[in-house]
Amino acid sequence: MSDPIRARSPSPVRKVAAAVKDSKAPAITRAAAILRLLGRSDRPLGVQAIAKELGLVPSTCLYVLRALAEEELVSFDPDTKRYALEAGVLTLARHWLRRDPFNDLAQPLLDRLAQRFGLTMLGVQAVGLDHMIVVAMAQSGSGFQLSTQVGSRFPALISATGRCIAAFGDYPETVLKARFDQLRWDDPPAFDDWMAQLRQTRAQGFAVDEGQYIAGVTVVSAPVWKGAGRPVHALVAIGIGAALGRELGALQDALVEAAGALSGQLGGGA
Amino acid sequence: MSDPIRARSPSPVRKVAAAVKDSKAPAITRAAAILRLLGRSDRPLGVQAIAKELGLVPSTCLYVLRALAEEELVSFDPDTKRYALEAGVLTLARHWLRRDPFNDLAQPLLDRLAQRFGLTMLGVQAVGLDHMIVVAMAQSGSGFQLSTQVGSRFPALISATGRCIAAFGDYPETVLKARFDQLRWDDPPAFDDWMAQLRQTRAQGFAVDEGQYIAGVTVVSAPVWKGAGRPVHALVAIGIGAALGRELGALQDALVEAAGALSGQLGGGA
DNA sequence: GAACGATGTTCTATATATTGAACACTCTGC
DNA sequence: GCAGAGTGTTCAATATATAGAACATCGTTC
Repeated sequence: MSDPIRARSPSPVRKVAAAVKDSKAPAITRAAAILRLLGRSDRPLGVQAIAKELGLVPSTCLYVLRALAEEELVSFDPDTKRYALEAGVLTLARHWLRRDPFNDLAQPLLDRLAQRFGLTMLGVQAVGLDHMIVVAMAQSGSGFQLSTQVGSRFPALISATGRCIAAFGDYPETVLKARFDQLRWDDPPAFDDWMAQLRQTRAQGFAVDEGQYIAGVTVVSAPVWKGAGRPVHALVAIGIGAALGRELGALQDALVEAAGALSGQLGGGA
Repeated sequence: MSDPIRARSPSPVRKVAAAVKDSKAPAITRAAAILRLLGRSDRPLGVQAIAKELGLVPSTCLYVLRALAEEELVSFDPDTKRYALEAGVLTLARHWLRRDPFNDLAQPLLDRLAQRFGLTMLGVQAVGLDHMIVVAMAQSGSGFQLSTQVGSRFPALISATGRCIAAFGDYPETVLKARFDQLRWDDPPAFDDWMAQLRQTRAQGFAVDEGQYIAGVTVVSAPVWKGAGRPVHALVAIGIGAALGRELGALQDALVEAAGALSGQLGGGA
């Protein structure tokens, strides 16, 4: 019987093994790998399955699992001897959300824009140049919608938001190029074109992606500053390109205005 | 200058130290303590502050933090050398939510009930007899509301939901007594009265708390079964007691019906 | 502007977490 | 009903993560 986890993730074994070696606190690297594995899996896993998948020693794996269970980050079913993610991770996430004023302040803005334009709005946070994470979402609730979930991850430089991150991040071109080459688009722009779009993004204060990341889908993104330096957040609008049509201009204006207001509240600003 | 963290949590040092000693993977215990500390704190913390607060050795603390930062569970600001929770915890939480069908299935029911009765509805999961966690929430959006957040924790046996957990959990009375004695109520019931209420809860299939946990607030809770054994989930309605009035009967019926339907979908049932 | 205090970081000996084999235990198939 | 494979778990030797002191670096104060 084929294992869906192994099928999906090419080789976590190598990665984990390498990371464990370098770290001065390898138990934590192992623990994180286990948490992620349990997150990917749609059913609870046993010690051996986890150890095999991650290339860990079963006994070590057991100790780590017990420690995680003690911390209520992992649940343990004594009958089946299977482990799964536990609700403790949710508590951590709640604290994280509460800690960052962006999340609270962005939500009402997203709600209003989603309602007004009848599309899906996201609040996004960049994590370096690796990826960005959806931290807030609002949907209009009527008609067909494109849907994501809070907590979803995307490559940092993809789509309209990626252009914002690149445009206002002041990164060396060589660094951008390296990341850019790893991106997957439905309709990939050439690097030179993309660099030109970055200049335009800087000039107009927002970025647009018309069907390049996902065919038929238009994404508009405006950066939000929390302080000086590069922006880490962005407000994002996602809609079916055809349905947007005439409203695109108004949406852009509204988005930039909202992002500007938010930057002001957060003490950021150009 | 007084430290808000120390003021709030009596002595994490002892707890962490004890837990670290027993564990076969102490790094994980430390890591979890750090994550929770960073969660509690409303500003980023430095190595020394964290180490002092938790009674850890600074160098060890540093290694743990670096490992956590590597896993993107903790963010590090190279300028200020401060650490804080990172968005990775949110990704874990998303996986946890997705993994449990209760969360997806409960939401529409909660939305409908919140709308119909104009109050706050919760989906709750019990974690043993220690505490329960809010995993889903719906609010009617009109008028004054009692508010909690997804991820919030409560003692397992408190209020109406606590009665459900105790009533259907089949725990020895001595165990219940020990936990019961630690609870804080606005208007604490006597243990014997409480035991009688458990019998009633078993008989009628739901529990009510009228101002005992929080003065003036009525809580109704109905258990949800995912399989055989004790229920781990519950649907909860929270409203201002006075405002509920006549509707209480209808609310109880609707809640029990929703919880029953949900149990059916989840493959549980009495 | 020098001395101080506090903070973050590196370094090395040692207590100990990890390993891998041995031990129970359950389930399966014959 | 018994062998066998698989699982979870314990146990003792050793590789290594950790503790504590030394070092580096910053911001403050006199």
